[in-house]
Amino acid sequence: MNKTDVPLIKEYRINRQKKCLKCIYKYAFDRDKQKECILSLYHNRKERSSEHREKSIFRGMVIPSLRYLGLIVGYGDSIRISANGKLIIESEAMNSKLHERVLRAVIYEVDKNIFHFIDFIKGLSSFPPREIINKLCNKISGPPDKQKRERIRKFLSILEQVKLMNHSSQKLSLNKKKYNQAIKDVDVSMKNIEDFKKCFFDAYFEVSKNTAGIADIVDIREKVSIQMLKEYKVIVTEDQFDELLRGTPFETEKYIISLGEPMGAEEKLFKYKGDYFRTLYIKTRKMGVTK
DNA sequence: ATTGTACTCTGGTACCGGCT
DNA sequence: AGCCGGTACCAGAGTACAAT
Repeated sequence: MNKTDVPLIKEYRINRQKKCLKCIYKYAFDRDKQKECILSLYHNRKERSSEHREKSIFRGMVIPSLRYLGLIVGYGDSIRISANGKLIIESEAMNSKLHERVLRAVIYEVDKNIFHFIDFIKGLSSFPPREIINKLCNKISGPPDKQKRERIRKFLSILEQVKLMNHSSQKLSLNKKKYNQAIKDVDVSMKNIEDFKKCFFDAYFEVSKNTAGIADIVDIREKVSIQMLKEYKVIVTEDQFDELLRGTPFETEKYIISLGEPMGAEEKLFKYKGDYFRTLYIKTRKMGVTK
């Protein structure tokens, strides 16, 4: 089994993450306001110079944590909430059960893409946390042991906070029920393709309205996931969006979808047949587009 | 020079098993 | 049961350095 490297999610408390995310959302593209809003969540104990707080809390802690979790995109002045981040914030205002499922789905995918803890833990029965940490410690490479353990602890805590894992009577174990639910929630074969297509075309036409038909896929993702959530109460994360889009025919007698390549290094590109794309263009062949 | 990441350090708490 | 020392945890603060 090849060893992987895992990042440190320094701000690992989900409630705090959500508050920070709201700051990012509220003040999109305004770095100073975002910073001010986030720093206000951390009560200064000994009135450190604000420069230091900026460095260690905002820049050194909150931003990297949210980025690793895929909840924000962009750098510098263009930091903003991602579709997954928005899914979390929007669902919170809707219904707590749905919100919990969204959190689990998003975190489950972070684990699937980066940490790979769940697959490992799935095979084990319940263990004291320390044993699990030791086992995981051998699985990952990179920094000194102490650091590795800290990283493992923090992500395990996140898994626990979203209830993918149980922590009872000194033992850690996978929460099978919630886990199975998460699997279902991220399974694209459970989604209604027609609903997705309708959302997709609606989002495309809205996003490309003023841009000569060219739409950023990042923007469509966001619109579609929020639309699916609000209208159909269905969870479509960014990963799922991509999978659903890949499963959609790109050429029919009604329309042709073509993809545009990125100009530089960019985040959250859409992977299609081995290449990465940033924009999308739809040419319709007949009057209107049916769903 | 600014921004982002990796890592270390710190002073305080919480929790542990063993000893008397 | 009460204390004792060790270890882990906590919430940042700070530093070094890489990337752009």
